Amino acid sequence: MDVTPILESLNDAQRQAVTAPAEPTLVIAGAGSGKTRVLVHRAAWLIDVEGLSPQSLLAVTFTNKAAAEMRGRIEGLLGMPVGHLWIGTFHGLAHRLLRRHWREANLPQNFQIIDADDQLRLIKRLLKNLEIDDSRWVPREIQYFINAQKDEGLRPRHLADEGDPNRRQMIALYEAYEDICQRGGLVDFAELLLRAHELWRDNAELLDHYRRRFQHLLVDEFQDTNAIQYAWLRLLAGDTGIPFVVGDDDQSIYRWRGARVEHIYRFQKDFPAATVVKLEQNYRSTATILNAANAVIANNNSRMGKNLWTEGPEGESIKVYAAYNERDESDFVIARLRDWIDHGNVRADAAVLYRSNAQSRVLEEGLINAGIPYRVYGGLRFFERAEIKDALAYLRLISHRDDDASFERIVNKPTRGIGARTVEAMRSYARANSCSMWRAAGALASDELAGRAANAVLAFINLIETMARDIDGLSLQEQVDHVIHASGLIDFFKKEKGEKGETRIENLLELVSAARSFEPDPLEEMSPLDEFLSHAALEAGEGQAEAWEDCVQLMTMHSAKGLEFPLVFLSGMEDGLFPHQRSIADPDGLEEERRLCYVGITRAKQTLYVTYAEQRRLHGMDNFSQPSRFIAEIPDEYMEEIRPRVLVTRPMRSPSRSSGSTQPGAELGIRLGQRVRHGKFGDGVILNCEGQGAHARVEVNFETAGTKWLVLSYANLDLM
DNA sequence: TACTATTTAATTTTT
DNA sequence: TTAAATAGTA
Repeated sequence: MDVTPILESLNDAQRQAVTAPAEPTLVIAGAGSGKTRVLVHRAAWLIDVEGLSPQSLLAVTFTNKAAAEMRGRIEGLLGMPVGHLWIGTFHGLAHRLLRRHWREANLPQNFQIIDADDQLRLIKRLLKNLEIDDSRWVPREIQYFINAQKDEGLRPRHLADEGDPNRRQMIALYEAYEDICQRGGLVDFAELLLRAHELWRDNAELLDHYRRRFQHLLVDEFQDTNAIQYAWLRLLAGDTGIPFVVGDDDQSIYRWRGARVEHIYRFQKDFPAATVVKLEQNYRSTATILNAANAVIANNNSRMGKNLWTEGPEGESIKVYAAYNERDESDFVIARLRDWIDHGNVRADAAVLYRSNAQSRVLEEGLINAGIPYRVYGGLRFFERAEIKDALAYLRLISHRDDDASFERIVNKPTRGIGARTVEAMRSYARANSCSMWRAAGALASDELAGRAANAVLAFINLIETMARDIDGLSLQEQVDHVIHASGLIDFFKKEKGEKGETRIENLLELVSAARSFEPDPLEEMSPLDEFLSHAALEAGEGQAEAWEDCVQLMTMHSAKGLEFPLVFLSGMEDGLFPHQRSIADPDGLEEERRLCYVGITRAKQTLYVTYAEQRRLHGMDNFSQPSRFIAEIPDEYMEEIRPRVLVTRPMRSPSRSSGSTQPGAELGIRLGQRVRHGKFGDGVILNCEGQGAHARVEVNFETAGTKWLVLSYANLDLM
């Protein structure tokens, strides 16, 4: 057996991990240390060298993208397809199990997956039904509560109210929510995991079967596992399964979503014989960047401890820029991007990172003005768009009449005369008879409802039944195509004025082509339509996937995890923004922010800029802020301060205050000796000036108020 | 039922 | 500031 292809190109630590004996192994993999590579090579090693069947491996990731990449790379390394190798996300694998064993899991065969948006709607409806005040019981908080419990593996019956009426109500709502889901055959994301866990826990034979099958469990991003995911893995491993987990405690940034770094320590307790391998050699960044990252993260107390190093060059120092305000910050970033592009670099190699999405706005305005193409990560994904969800709701209702979430979504969309009163009547009927909305609609239409409403409801029932009949036997693509037309959705959006309606229709047509290229699994018992619906829920598709144009990348530091760029800007590095105000007081929260900063720094391969604004407009108010404490944690020797060039007695552009395009005719000359008028300070004479653009400041000698330095962009001076 | 005024709140996000 | 949700009006 020639093991060269699997082992060459690996460093000692990587090789140690890849060739580790068949025992529990924990790999602590620093940023850029070849984490995925180790996982991929481990799988190839087990199959190719240890001679294991691909069937006996289970590989788990958090995102579909990571799963697809891992599969591709393993197949590339082995030089053969490994169809029977189970690689997927926790949710994807759980889903697979539940589809296979729906009976044991106490689910209807055609259960539907609901996303966070559906879940929230369901909760809102539940509150309405129970006539509970949704300002006192905020739907979002209830949703958070329910998901948090499920993430911990807790059912309502496991929870005690602890004498707290607030909590008692929450638990009651959790229970009511569960009833609705169970009745409608609806499964939310957390439920997938919880059910899959219970499925094994309560079915010794099943568990035994899977334990026998999966001897090796490969887990990516282990620091991001939540309690139920860990429990699921632990259960599957039993005493015989061999977990090989890879993670980085310093990159744990999803605690608020239930992720627990502690699982790394727990792992060592649960598997005392585990081999621990640390990957500290970094292949991404310059030594300067790594040193800075190491120094920052060293301020955290709870960590396993590791130090990134590189054989590569020292690299350039980290540039820090103190801007006057967010506008100036954006101007600075854009000027640097201009340089970068003008030097023949690829725009897509540059990324501007920020802590919160709202910060992209100023940058976007600037980039548009400068004519630099960019792409903002995040935002609505394809299958999350309203019109797509509408179409899917029709399909779901056709496939599963008791799906109340879908029913409510489209019962009056397009408007067909089924108003709030009628829907309300159906709800109360459904509640009183504990049946679905669909049944309620049928019952009410035949007796209780008034003529007009009854007709409308009958027409709706008829519409769904007719569509169900008409699409029977059609291909998936034809089914989708038929439904978007027959439902009236296309006509509905046609009437919507402006570009919006057009885009919606384009998206609906795109849904048809998504259905065309969808390949159902022939082994699956589900109908292709149900399979497609599950796929849509489980894989929301690309975000703003602007064609393949070469664009500057804008994203939050969270979404930058796992990516790398030659040129990186960390913007908005101010206390209150980053670390975020809401995390500052809590030590654990602060440590998580610091890990996020560590993630941000380690995205940069060559050049890193850190920028902050001394004054920032937040929620319409100007705030003064201090540079982020994380900047102070970077040793001075790795940093270089960039100061604005000081230019005196040059005619300058008057800054444009208003947003949007550059103001034409804004080229007012400001010269020494120029008389000006200020709203508060009155008349005066310009004595001195410095800086450029939004930076520019002038010294004015006011007749009554004395001499003052003013930032031109804020002073709003009138020339006299 | 659709449009408009008013109120309210404002991290991070994959599945 | 602004975006979304709600309440009120035509």
